[in-house]
Amino acid sequence: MTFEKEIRDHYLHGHEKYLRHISVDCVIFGFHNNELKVLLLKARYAGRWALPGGFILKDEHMDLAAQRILKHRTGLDEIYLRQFHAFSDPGRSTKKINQQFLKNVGMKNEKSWMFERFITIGYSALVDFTKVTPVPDTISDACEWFSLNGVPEMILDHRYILDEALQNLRLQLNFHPVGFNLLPKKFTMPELQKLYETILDKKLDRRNFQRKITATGILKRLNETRKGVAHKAPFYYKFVMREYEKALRAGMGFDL
Amino acid sequence: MTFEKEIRDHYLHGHEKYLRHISVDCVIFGFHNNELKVLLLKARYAGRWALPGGFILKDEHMDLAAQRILKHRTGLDEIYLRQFHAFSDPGRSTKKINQQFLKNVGMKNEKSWMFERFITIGYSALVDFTKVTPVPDTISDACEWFSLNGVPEMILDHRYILDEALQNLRLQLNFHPVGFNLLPKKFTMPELQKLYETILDKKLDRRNFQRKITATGILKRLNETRKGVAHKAPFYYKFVMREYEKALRAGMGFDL
DNA sequence: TTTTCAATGCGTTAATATGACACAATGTAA
DNA sequence: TTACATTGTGTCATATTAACGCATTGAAAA
Repeated sequence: MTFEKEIRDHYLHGHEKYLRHISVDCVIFGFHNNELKVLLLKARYAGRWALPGGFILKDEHMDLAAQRILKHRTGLDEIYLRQFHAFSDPGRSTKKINQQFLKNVGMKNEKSWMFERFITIGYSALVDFTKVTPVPDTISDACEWFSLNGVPEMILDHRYILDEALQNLRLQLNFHPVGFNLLPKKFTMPELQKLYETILDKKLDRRNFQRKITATGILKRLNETRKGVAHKAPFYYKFVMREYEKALRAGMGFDL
Repeated sequence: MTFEKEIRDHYLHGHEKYLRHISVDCVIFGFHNNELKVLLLKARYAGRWALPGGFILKDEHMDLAAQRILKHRTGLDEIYLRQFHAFSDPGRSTKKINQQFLKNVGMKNEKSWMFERFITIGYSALVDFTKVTPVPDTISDACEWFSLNGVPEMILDHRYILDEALQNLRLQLNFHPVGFNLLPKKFTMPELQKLYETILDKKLDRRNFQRKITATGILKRLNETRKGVAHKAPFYYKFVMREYEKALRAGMGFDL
């Protein structure tokens, strides 16, 4: 099927496959070079950037839809993924955006479910940056990581959704150690601290940070240090899932 | 319009007015006699209890839809109301539930948007019990308050939604003073403490509780005491909205 | 009227957690 | 071999919290 035909089919018959009026948008966070990043798509139909999103199959759990979308974009499975808010402004519609695009794919004035109003459920994903190979889909020119202070203009309310996700992440970080999902399996204490400093946007005392984090018991120090740095080699740590879950149930609350 | 005709019309033409596949369900909490209560409807079509819910008008913000539903049930406006989760199990459908009911209103085997799968957005509402007069609607036999440990069997996943709302409320209470929304304008310190003890389900030290709560600065003590109790009369307090909002912005975090 | 008594308002103290900082140790590069 | 940036560990003053004491109050009982 050609690209044009595929798009036409999606616009004209997608509603036979997907639920109407509902979409899922993922804010995919990563951490690299001491910066928090988000993964964005450049949507062909708008010529602007957008959150990776999609629709829910008629017989699919929404969480699975989000997982599916994530898998397509990042190749990753089994990662931290969580809905954080539903966005329901009555004006949420791509009707105006894609007129020119539609002409290009041979759509005239046909009606389409895609022009209707959409309520979107925002999902927040935390991934290991080093494990991701961004994959654009058929209706996207590009798929790239952006630093949070270099985010381009985005379609619709996607910038707002992104900001809400970030705010939510900051809140979460105060009582769930979600930050680990953004790091590789092995990481050093300074790396973990940088992550927290970046997300919370404030400096933390190195020694007090270490004391508090280790006190939670969710870290295990490995008998291995990072080589190749021009100073004392830091230990690697790993994250002990079992203790983490125990801490979660007990209602961990650690201020930093 | 007769009741039967109204229902038929809703089943056959409701989708011209409302968004398909999406509903809103409200978990309305109140506090009375030292117990946390929820407001439930007895749905005629199921003969069982359900959360007060409804649908979203095609051009209506979802939050407004939730407000509208709440207003109908409680008569209240401008109360604490907040979405907390979207429930999206593919099996969420009332198709099986209401066969007998449909026969009674003269529906045979017509198709209806109401039989399709629904994703529902859960809203949590905190209201002043003393201000509410429960109002059943046309498709409900009754509208009543239930104590949390006396909740009857409910349709679909409504019990699960209720439990999630409660869990969410407990979390909220740890860093937002949302409890005030459950009390009358004037309340005593022991009342406030009972509220916290009930929701958090643990005993709190009376003196430490008072110290911490007053330290937040969101309370103002009135020059007025509760009369008619067989012991020392407690002071009334009121809740200072201005200070509350200031505390929220600053990121209040008070452990109890 | 007087006494009783449960509940309230206010205060004290010891244990614990937190923030701020000192210093020795380490591994690469000069 | 030395310099140096950075890490691991420890200390101490201060703030916060938990646990508890005691006098006060006002309706009910005597």
